[in-house]
Amino acid sequence: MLTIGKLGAKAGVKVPTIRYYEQIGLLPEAERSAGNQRLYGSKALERLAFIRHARDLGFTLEAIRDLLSLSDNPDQSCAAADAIAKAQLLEVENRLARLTALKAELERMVVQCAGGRIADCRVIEVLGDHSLCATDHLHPETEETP
Amino acid sequence: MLTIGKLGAKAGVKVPTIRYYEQIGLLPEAERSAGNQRLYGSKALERLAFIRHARDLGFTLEAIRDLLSLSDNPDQSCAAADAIAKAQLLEVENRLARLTALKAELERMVVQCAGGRIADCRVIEVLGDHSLCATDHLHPETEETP
DNA sequence: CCTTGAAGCTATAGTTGCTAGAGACATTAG
DNA sequence: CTAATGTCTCTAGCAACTATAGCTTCAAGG
Ligand SMILES: [Zn+2]
Ligand SMILES: [Zn+2]
Ligand SMILES: [Zn+2]
Ligand SMILES: [Zn+2]
Repeated sequence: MLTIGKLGAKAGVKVPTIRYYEQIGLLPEAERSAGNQRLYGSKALERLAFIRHARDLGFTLEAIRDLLSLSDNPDQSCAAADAIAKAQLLEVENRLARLTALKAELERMVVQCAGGRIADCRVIEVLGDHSLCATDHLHPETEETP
Repeated sequence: MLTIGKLGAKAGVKVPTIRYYEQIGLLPEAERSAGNQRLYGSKALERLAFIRHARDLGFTLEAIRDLLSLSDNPDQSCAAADAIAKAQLLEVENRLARLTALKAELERMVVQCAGGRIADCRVIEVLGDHSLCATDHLHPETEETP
């Protein structure tokens, strides 16, 4: 049985984060020692590692909640899990496209500045006027399709 | 003179966001009409467009605050502004690298799943075990160097 | 056995960048 | 003039934690 500190160290998750996950129901309520301290077994470690890994891959806690409940009944079809992963892939691809445009625009800005006074600074100038940009680099929320 | 709604429409910023920017001191307190409604001139529009554009390029409000105060005295050197832009570029490059790794990993997961039961789902399996991943795709906060 | 320090407990508030709602006042179109 | 928008302030909420305060429990050393 692990204390919360040891569990956090093994899973690479900070202690308050573990308590937070329990609070929002992502982890079940832990067993308690005689002195009211949380105790965890290997199942909890696996579950926490799953959460941590999914977070590292950018899944939201809501998606992780669904993935966990799917993984809790292993005989069902995995179509729902695959759909969540595919949605996450799409999301990542969108952000990637956007970030790529941002990077190009920031590079242009930085390179074009000759480094004199603010009045002549290309960085300030471009920030004030999007028509000086080469790409669209739209804000994502601007392009919703309801 | 523009009302807050017109200003928002021209700058592509929602009305509550404008009030929020004023509240946190990013925009100066607006003039008021006889009936206590905010009124804006072209200077406010420029400033708001600057903020919006910088946000679209991923700058934080803190960075934008600094950029605005720099752009308010045009005779200074632009080194500080350029430094902020370069830092932002670095940040974007880091996120880009991370997202690229994520995308590769998600693609692997999705492609490898044959689509049967949860018990055999590659998505669930990989989420539970990072050693099945081909890349590191670390979480950024994990690699701090204090 | 006692003490000290680390680790754990709860509960609350703060972070970032907004967004949503309630309830009241202002403006404008018909 | 009335009805429909628009605007006002204030408060609370979102994700996903992080930090603080003030307490209790535990493990090790003397
Ligand atoms: Zn410059
Ligand atoms: Zn632009
Ligand atoms: Zn599958
Ligand atoms: Zn992995």
